[in-house]
Amino acid sequence: MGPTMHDVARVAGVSIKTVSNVINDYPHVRPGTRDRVIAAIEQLDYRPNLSARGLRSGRTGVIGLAVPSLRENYFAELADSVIRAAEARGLGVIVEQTGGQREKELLAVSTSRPRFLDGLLFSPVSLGQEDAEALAIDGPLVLLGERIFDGPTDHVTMHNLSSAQAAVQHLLEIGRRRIALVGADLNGIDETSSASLRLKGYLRALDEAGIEMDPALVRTTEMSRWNRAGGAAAAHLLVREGVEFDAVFALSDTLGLGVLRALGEEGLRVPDDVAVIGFDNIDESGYSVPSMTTVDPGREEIAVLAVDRLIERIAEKSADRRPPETFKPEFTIVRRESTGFPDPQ
Amino acid sequence: MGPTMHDVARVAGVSIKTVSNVINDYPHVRPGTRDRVIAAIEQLDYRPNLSARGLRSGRTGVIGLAVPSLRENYFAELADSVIRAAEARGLGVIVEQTGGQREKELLAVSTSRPRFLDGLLFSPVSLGQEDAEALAIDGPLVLLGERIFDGPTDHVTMHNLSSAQAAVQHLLEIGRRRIALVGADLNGIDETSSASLRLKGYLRALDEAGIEMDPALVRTTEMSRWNRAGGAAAAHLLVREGVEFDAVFALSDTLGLGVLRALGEEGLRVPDDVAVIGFDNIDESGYSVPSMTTVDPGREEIAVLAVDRLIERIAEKSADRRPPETFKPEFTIVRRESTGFPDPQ
DNA sequence: CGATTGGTCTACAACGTTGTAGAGCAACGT
DNA sequence: ACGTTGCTCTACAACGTTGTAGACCAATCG
Repeated sequence: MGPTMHDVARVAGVSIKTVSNVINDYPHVRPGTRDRVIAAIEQLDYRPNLSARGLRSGRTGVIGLAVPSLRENYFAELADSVIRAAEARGLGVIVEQTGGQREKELLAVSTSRPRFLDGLLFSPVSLGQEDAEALAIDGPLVLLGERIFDGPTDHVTMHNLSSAQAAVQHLLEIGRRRIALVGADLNGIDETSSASLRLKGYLRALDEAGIEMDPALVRTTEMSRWNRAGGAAAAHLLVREGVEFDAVFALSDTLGLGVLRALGEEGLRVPDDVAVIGFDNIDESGYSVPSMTTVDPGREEIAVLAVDRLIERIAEKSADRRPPETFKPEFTIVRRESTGFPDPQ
Repeated sequence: MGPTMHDVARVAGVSIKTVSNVINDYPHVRPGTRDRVIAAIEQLDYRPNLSARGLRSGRTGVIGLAVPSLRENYFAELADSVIRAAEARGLGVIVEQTGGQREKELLAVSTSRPRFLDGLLFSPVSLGQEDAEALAIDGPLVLLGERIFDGPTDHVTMHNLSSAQAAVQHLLEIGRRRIALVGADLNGIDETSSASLRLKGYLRALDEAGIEMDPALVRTTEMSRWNRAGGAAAAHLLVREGVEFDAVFALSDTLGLGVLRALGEEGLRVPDDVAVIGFDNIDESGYSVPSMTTVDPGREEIAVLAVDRLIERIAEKSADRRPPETFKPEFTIVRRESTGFPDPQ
């Protein structure tokens, strides 16, 4: 066990509280005293015990980040952004993986927080509107992307509908008319899921272009969630069923990368035979063959907004609670080879 | 602030210590008493304050994981494995990103640990043998992969040399003779780095096959660390310099994926013109076009071994410290399309 | 039957920190 | 000269938990 404030105080010849004051930048400490304390701290290599501080002050300086899985690139990159944003503000991040399972997601919000985390950033996948009240309890909570609840919680999400619409418009602009959608979720009638909103954007874009929706072009991904295998399977099916299509809107980049691979296996050229656009702008999409056009939902900004919002909520006195808010950064379409735009350089 | 043990004790009609005993499975508690306490805990939705427990017992139940970046797929997948292994053992994981920078790596080992983490899993990149003593201090520490120190620390690493040798042998077996290596690190004469060991494996395989090494085939990746851009740049250079080669051994999968992309751009077919093998077996390698043969260094096992080893070290009394050990799980070569093996299915 | 054992439970102190209250002192204004 | 102010610092208590010591009682043993 290392040195404590008592040790530092003894060496510096001051009271233990003065050491505390120096550490916490309490203004009324004479420069000389401060120097002596700092010298003692360095001499002893003193570092504060966060458990004790947490016990006394109620803050641990640690927040939680609950995501489905770090093996999904989007969430790995989101975690990267969140951790860097948090670190810049002096917070540590405990990462929890829910696997996208409802049970684990509920656990993450309740038990996971055994009076330890100052707050939680949570990216739910399986929870729906009906679980809104499960989120009402407990401390500071900010929900990230994916779904939208009407619950009493802050959201940092994305322009799911309008960006999906823009993605399809991009395909229309380059002359495609038979646009398949991969990754639809037709079981849940959950109006607020990313899948539903992006589907709605797809439909709206088609509608505005005067194109009728063909159910054969809207593909789900069965068991497999939004991963490469699901995208590949959906693309194979499209081809093997003989469905005519000249473009694919994949609801996530990993789906899109699976689609790219399957189209290659089927002997179709991208973008000549089929154009492909994804969603998320994960790093990988810039390096696939061909590189993939995608929707950048503003991940970095989502992370920063979310951390800042959480910090505000943590600092808030329970008295002057502001009403929950929703934030949506701007999205952009990143044009790459899979829709006929050569990479820069 | 939620209910405390005092509240539970009052409701259950016992002393606070009895509540503690129930929670910690102290054996000598009558079933009836135990039931009343458990009922009270559930009624109040009591959850222990980990700060207080940490203060009193010296354990927080949280370990640290310091990796270069979660944007590198290998480390995202490693983090996934570590977090799942830790969760199964009741530990939380705080993830820190060093960016591979020496300064931040040193910080991660020292300051990062302000008497809070029970232990640290650390995957160093920039630290070398000369920093071994910097790692001597502080609490339980287990080093992961990448580099090997002779310091007083446990290692869970991989068969860098022999697996690299096996990778090159695989290329030799399919008839390749002009085998390029991408990702060499020729600046540092650090004999213990992954790059050096894998280079040595490459050389040994060539030597055993009676092939002389051609310096033009051994490529560094300049500024960029082992990422796709570096692999792509190296492959472009190889082609444009007119170097003759029929295979590439990329020292990481991301490098290899960059190589795949660049070869495609240069109009070379994989594996017909050039066979490619990577290293790491990240998920992505199974889904590239073509899918990429690679070395699986046993990532999942590395994570489990490391967490278990750290837990042992945490439990250890400082008296009976066992000497540091090194663990290396078995590696395997995963054969895929980039060396002429069709994917299963 | 008295002494011993062992199971069950409690009171108390301590972990290292920070908030509160206030002491001591110099500088200032009247 | 004296009260007031404001800066600097200290003593003390408290955060919620667990280890230690021991009280109490029933069962067991000689």
